[in-house]
Amino acid sequence: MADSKKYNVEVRVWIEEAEGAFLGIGKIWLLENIKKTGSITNAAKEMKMAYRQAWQLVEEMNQRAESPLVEKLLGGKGGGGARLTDAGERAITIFYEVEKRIKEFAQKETQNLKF
Amino acid sequence: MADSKKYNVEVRVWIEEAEGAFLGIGKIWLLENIKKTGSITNAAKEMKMAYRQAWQLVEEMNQRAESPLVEKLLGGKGGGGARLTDAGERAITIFYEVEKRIKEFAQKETQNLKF
DNA sequence: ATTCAGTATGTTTTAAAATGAATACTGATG
DNA sequence: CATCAGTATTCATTTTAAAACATACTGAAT
Repeated sequence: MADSKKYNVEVRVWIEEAEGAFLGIGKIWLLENIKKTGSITNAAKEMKMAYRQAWQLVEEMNQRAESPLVEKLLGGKGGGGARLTDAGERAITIFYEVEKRIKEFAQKETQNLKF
Repeated sequence: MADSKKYNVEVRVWIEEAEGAFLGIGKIWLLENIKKTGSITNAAKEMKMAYRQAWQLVEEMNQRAESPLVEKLLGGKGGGGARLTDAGERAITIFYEVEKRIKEFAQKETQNLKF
């Protein structure tokens, strides 16, 4: 006899640091888009997010990381831009690894929920 | 050489059903307070949440569960009240079990994060 | 020294969500 | 059959967060 409704577990993962939330999926998407587009402005457009907001997220990340995740280039040809540091690249990789392991575990451990 | 900053993983767990989010820690707290106080009104006060909001959460839960988690008593002595059904009691237990296992796994699997 | 596109920052608008207030309903009990 | 406290529901108000707007600032290139 099958249950009439299906339930499954969802999991949201993020990294905390002393001052609070440091890195979640939203900031990861932003990092990816900065990498892809070469600037905060274009990354923000891509994500349909206000530049101001994107810029603030970058500030937060950079200040809370041991070393900045995003390098910002001011002025010059093309007005400048932004690109990921090695730490930024690593952050993406690490985050997805951690997230994947936790989500897989969550699925595996929670079959046949009933409410 | 110790790292200058400590990072750790945080995890938010909730149960989804076809129509969307079904049961997270907020609704669990509400269930616990209904159990403790015997009414939605008093549970809401306890949590400093508007009665309206608490009532809506209860409705949502009851409709999305296979059988209601909260039994509401209308009128009568004391005006009525609300209490958990067996399904409601079980929901609390199951949720915390699932949450605990996932959080423990998350901690265990993520020592020494560096950013 | 002017241009140019992106960064940096403050201010204002808008939109969404939560709250609060108000009102009717319910039914056991005296 | 009036009372009473909690449920049920609508509507106006407040709070909050997000987005939009506006305006300097930067520095390589021409």
